[in-house]
Amino acid sequence: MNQSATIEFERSHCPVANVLDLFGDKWTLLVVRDLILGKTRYGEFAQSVEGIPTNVLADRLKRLEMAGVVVKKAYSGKPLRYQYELTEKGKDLVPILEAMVAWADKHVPGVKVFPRYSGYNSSLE
Amino acid sequence: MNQSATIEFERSHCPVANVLDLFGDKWTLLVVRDLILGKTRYGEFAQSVEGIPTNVLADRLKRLEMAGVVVKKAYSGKPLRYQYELTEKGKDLVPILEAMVAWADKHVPGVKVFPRYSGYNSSLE
DNA sequence: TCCTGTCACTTGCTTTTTGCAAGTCACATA
DNA sequence: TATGTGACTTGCAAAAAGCAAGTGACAGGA
Repeated sequence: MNQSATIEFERSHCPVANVLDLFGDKWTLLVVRDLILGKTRYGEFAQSVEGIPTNVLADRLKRLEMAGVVVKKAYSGKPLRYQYELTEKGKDLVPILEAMVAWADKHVPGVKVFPRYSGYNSSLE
Repeated sequence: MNQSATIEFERSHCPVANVLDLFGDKWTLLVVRDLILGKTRYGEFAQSVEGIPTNVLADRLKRLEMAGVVVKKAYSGKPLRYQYELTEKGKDLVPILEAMVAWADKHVPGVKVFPRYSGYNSSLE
């Protein structure tokens, strides 16, 4: 809805700052995690254990789409229904998530990696 | 100030969710970045280009300290002054930041990695 | 002694973002 | 006709962020 060029470098040219401008909140990377785990539909994201508020979910999906991290496709036409998929840009976030999993494994006792029910090439554990 | 055990697993046992509970906002990892780059003092963090509000900075340093990611030490006693340092737990965040830098390098055109003026073993580029 | 400055914050207040519950709309099924 | 499902939207209270200004301990200089 906005031209994407003007949104960039809101804060600085630092790569970390730019990643945080896109993903620096409590929910966005959890939606990405769900996509990596194989979830594709709004209702599936909404059902995840963390309990994302539905308005926040709708907002995050919109932002991820505008950022080119996911694509929204209709998978049914009669009752119009959508599904979301990671783009290559989105799949390239896997190493970030993996680094987080590694850190938590080492420093947050008791965490449990979720089983995945669809596969991307990288392992995420 | 609080017992740290009760704060954990606010949302789920997912490692990603737990990392986001600690670092899931626009500022915390920027402070960690500055620490990795060699900054140690409150005033130095406050001067970074992104312009973190001072109240937010004070809050983030407190949280990072409570999480065991940084330690606060007095480096002067006559005018009482403090400096902050990453613990091992904090230094272990470097791979997460590196993964972010790699993603931004590939997907956000024009980002520039900051030069570092003090060194940890990992490269961060 | 008085004045100015630095460092490390804190306070007050406005704006923005979250979180929660409920509502909507297009269809499907019984 | 009545109920249900999927994908959202709306309204509103509560929490967090952003901004400017203030504070307190001390240092150095006139």
